[in-house]
Amino acid sequence: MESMSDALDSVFSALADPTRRAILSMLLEDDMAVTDVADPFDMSLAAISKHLVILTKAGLISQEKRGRVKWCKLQPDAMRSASVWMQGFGQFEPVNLDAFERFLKEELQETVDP
Amino acid sequence: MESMSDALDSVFSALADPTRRAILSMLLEDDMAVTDVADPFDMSLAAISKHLVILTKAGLISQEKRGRVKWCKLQPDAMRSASVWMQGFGQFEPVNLDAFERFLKEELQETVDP
DNA sequence: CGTATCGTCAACCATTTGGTTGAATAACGC
DNA sequence: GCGTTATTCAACCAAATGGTTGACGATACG
Repeated sequence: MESMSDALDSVFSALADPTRRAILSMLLEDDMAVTDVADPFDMSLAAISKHLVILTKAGLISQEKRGRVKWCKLQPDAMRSASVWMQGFGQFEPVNLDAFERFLKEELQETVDP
Repeated sequence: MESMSDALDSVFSALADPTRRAILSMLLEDDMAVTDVADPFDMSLAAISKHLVILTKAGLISQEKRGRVKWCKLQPDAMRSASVWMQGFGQFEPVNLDAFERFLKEELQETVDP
């Protein structure tokens, strides 16, 4: 069984990598096949496959195989415990979604198009 | 200059270690000297000192030297960007502070008293 | 002054991480 | 059936991480 602390470990360390954060941002749009996830990155498919395993183990995505294609789906609920943990350190401003979209776009640029 | 993505990298990877999360929880109570931070952990002072450097570089704490004692102070604002990033993936329930205190206590137990 | 305390530094070590390649497995399309 | 596409596996590698120890520089105390 996984302790609470282990869950925070795996979620925070999954989120600590810019490639993995970029993948999560992409999946915010829609579910994607592994190959399509890998496409914008300057990195082997095998490397992306490993990142997806890490995201899956952290519970941040799920993967379902249909035919020869494996679909990746965002599971944002896995962020809840981490989010709650952080919220305990302060009340952060209510989310400005417009600002957030600009933020995501910029981060995506930085990551896949350096 | 530090990009947004670098800031998220350093904050999330700082938070990915249970020892460092426990330190932050301790500092929620009050500012502390390095030696006192190190006290509950079964680990050398030098190791804790390194963790504190990582937390400082991430902006999550500040350190001020008065006399021969270096005081550590929580800087929860550094979590804001990371929190906002995560919030973008879903509206997580409003924080239940009682539950959060139980949560922290349990995590602290697991970490310093295994 | 001498000594004890606070904290960091430097060197070292084992393990983990993030990437690579090439081969292997599995499902499609002709 | 056969080539092609989708994905993972295995072996390997360099660099980063998290820890140790012992020496060291500063500050405080008696």
